Amino acid sequence: MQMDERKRKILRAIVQDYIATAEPIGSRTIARKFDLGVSSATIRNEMADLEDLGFIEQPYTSAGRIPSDAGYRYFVDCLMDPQVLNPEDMEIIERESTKRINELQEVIAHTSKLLSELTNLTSLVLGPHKGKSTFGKMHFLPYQPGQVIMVIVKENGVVENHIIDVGENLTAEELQQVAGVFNQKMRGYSIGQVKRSMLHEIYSELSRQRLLIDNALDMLRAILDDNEEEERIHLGGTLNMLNQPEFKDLSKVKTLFKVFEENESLKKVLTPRQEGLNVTIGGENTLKEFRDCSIISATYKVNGLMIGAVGVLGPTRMDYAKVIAIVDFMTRSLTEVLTKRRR
Amino acid sequence: MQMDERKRKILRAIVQDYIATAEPIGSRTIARKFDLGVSSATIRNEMADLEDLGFIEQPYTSAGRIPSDAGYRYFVDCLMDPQVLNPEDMEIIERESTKRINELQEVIAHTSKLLSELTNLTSLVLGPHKGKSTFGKMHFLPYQPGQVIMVIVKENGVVENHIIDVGENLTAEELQQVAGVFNQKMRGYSIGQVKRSMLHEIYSELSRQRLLIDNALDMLRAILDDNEEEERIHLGGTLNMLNQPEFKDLSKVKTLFKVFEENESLKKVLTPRQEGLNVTIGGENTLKEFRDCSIISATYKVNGLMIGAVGVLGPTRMDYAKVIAIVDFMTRSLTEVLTKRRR
DNA sequence: GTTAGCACTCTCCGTCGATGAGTGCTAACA
DNA sequence: TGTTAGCACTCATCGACGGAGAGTGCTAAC
Repeated sequence: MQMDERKRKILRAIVQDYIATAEPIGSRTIARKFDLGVSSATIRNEMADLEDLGFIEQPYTSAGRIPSDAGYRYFVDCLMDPQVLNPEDMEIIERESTKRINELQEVIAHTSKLLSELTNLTSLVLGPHKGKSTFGKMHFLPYQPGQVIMVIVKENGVVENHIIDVGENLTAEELQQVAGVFNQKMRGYSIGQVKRSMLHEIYSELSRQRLLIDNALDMLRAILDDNEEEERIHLGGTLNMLNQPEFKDLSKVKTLFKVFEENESLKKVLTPRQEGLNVTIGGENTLKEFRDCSIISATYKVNGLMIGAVGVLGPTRMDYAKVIAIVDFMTRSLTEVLTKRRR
Repeated sequence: MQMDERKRKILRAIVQDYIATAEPIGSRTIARKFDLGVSSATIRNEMADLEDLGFIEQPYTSAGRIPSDAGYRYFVDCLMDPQVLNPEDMEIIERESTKRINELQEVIAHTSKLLSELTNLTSLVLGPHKGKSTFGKMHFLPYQPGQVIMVIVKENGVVENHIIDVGENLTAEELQQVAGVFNQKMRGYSIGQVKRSMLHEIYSELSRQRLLIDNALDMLRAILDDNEEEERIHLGGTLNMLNQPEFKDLSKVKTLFKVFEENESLKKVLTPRQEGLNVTIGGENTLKEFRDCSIISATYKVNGLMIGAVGVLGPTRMDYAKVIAIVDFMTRSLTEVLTKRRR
């Protein structure tokens, strides 16, 4: 059996109506609502075919039909009119993105909030993933008696500062000497690559500043090693899920929110298969808790480099055309903002 | 009418049973479950009195009784056996708090998680509130051509770094000079207190480094001014609420979670009336969304100074004795950890 | 003051039937 | 051959009904 134009029209009608109403739709209603020029009986026959093709299904005998995952997929790939974002939303995004925001972390939080507000769905934003970072440069600054500020510049350009204890009696020259030795020996190495011999050298060159060195190394280990933390995913509008009729069942809400709490799965879900826009529908999801959901995600870039992704999670029954337009525009805008602002 | 010993015993039985089962309890069941040495009829009479006194109420005619807010209050104030935290939980808290955690922010997140896990309720942790911060000291460090790292030490001891643009051609001496002028003029001032005359002086002393100064001031403004952000409240175990039978109604969940999303109200709720432990029961809550909830909170200190609070939110029907023991022990432990570690 | 007994009240839960939306099938029609 | 009208059938939803069970308040006896 083949899809012909009439079948496509009917499938489109079913998907669109179900997206709008969340109710199963029957042949009679289609004939009434959509002007297809044929009677309900004809539509009934076509619907039986569409069901055989796997594009629609019945929740139970003699209820209306609803789109299956395959039906949504066909709709997204072949039937949907690509939609241009409506001007109001476009303006909102542009206005919001011109606000000056300093930290990348804040940009992400802000994006997430905006996205969930525009879509009335849950938004996911994945920040840049850092990977193992390597040591670039170190400075010491005076702080309090017995303590100094250690400023670490990593080779990826990230700067961090931490306060560490030193022996009470170190002079500025001594500090500079320690920094000098570190900078000379360790530049370009991650903490995992630091070898015994290297430490040995550092120790022997700087026998007096044992405490300082130990603390500095401790700190370096913490900074360079567990950058896992930073790669946090940001969620927005989780509550919007509660407004979807498909989640009026509390147990569903529970399993869904459970997933929201553990970042690991979310990261995996959002990590893009490929650059650009991705649509994952229902059962296509690897995560079984999301089998009733669809995810529309897209990657964003900084200076041409893909560094993260933003996405929207909603019930499979979502307004694909609109959400795709929003996510698409959003990532473009984000890319632009970040590229302009970042150094 | 007065409370006598028997009434107290009965009220205690009602509260304890209801805390455990979440079911209204009748006179017969009390007589069977608790060995009070009187018949159900007697208990019935006493229960009528307790209802007149406002300590218990009936959900509807001829259901059992449940404690009213006043009943819980009386229970907490007069009937409850103060409970020592059970050794396992105590050990968990002590073990967890010896883990080395660097940032205060992480300590808070960690505390929140632990607290919600131990109580199976929702935890709230309020970090130190910063107030307007004042400028302490500034350093510049070389970074890239045309950019330097500006390290700001605030007078409250917080250190931050930011990258700022400078004219391409500034020498180390010039940078030091700029820092020197800032340090001299601005120490102890918040950004709001910086007067025109002061800026004028800075500009006239350092006419050449206009760009650097402008950018540095911009950054200072951002750093010193909007510290509102930092005072974030941390929530843990919000999902636990879904397990409480009183929240099997989705609309209740919605209004509750709505509140969780807006920090402002939560801050107000958790901001302690007084030092030490606080129990707020049901309608005593200022927030109407929490009128079915109780909050047990306690303040913690650093070096003798009260800086924040941790709390637990649950349905009014909660195990007050146990939760109070946990919150109490937790804040003590937290105070100890922070006092030991902080400088 | 305490207790046993009893009539009464109210929720909860399962059953039942009416209703209505929707289907599949058949036969008639163009 | 494709389209349509008609019809019997299915199934979820909803309100009504009634029995079961838990609990109460009141009265009278101890």
